[in-house]
Amino acid sequence: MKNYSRQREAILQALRSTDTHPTANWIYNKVREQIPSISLGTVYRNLSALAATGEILAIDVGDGFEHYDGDISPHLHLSCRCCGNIEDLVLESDAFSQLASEHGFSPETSIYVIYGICKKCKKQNLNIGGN
Amino acid sequence: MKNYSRQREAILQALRSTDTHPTANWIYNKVREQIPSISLGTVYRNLSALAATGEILAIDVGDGFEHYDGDISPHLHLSCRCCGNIEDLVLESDAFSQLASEHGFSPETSIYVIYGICKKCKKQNLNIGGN
DNA sequence: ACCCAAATCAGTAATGATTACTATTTTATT
DNA sequence: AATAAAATAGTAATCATTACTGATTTGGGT
Repeated sequence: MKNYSRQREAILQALRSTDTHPTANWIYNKVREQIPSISLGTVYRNLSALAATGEILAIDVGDGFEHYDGDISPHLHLSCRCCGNIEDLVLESDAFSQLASEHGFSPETSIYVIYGICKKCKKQNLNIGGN
Repeated sequence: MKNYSRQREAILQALRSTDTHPTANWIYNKVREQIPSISLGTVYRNLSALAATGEILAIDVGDGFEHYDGDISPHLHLSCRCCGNIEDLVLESDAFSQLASEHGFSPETSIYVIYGICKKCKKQNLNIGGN
């Protein structure tokens, strides 16, 4: 399961170079610094391929863009409805996957998204209509 | 926070009449049995409005369609990569939201999706490349 | 090193779920 | 009933993503 093409390597590196959860277009622009001739289609195709093999994670937070995550360990995504930032929170153990297993489901990947207001926005009282 | 229009009521009822996680188009066809003249745009607009107020849940499993859920209690969505079905699993307590709280994040909604193979597909050995 | 078949590429066109728009109808209030 | 605000049906536009095509690159066998 080696990554053959220079383009795929660059895409994977670009994704792993950040702790944000970039979109295909962000990665496209990032990789273009290194390979100016790369095509957006190539980025999409490789991201899909990498997600299919489980090397990366495709995570959808409902903003109309597919986001990608180089960290495939089960963790929480805290999505702020105010600033749009997605924060990671490491899990000691994935109790939910274990629960799913006990109910006959065979888990492969988990995507946990909690929507709300992040600490920073809360502090600035930027929360809209919230508690 | 009353639901004024007949269309919005019908949309909400259609969504609550099923334990599946339908798409906007499914709901559109369902409501058309009752209100044949309803517009797809109306369905989208009301689903967005209902999701914004938290009366329903918009859940994205990465198949290119937005899915909606009338059950807003925190629960697991077990998404089978084989048959595409989304199964619910009730949670006794939402430990993950509590964990997020402890880290300064103010949770409002949680969407937990576990991808894998469901019991039925597993039994039929329909799992592709799986364990 | 060279050849060849398979895989991947860049570039562009097509797709299709969702959103925006507009003129009309419905609703709530006085 | 009159008025203003909100919601509707129908249609057109948007735009992230996918499909397609001919050119290029890759890796294994000789």
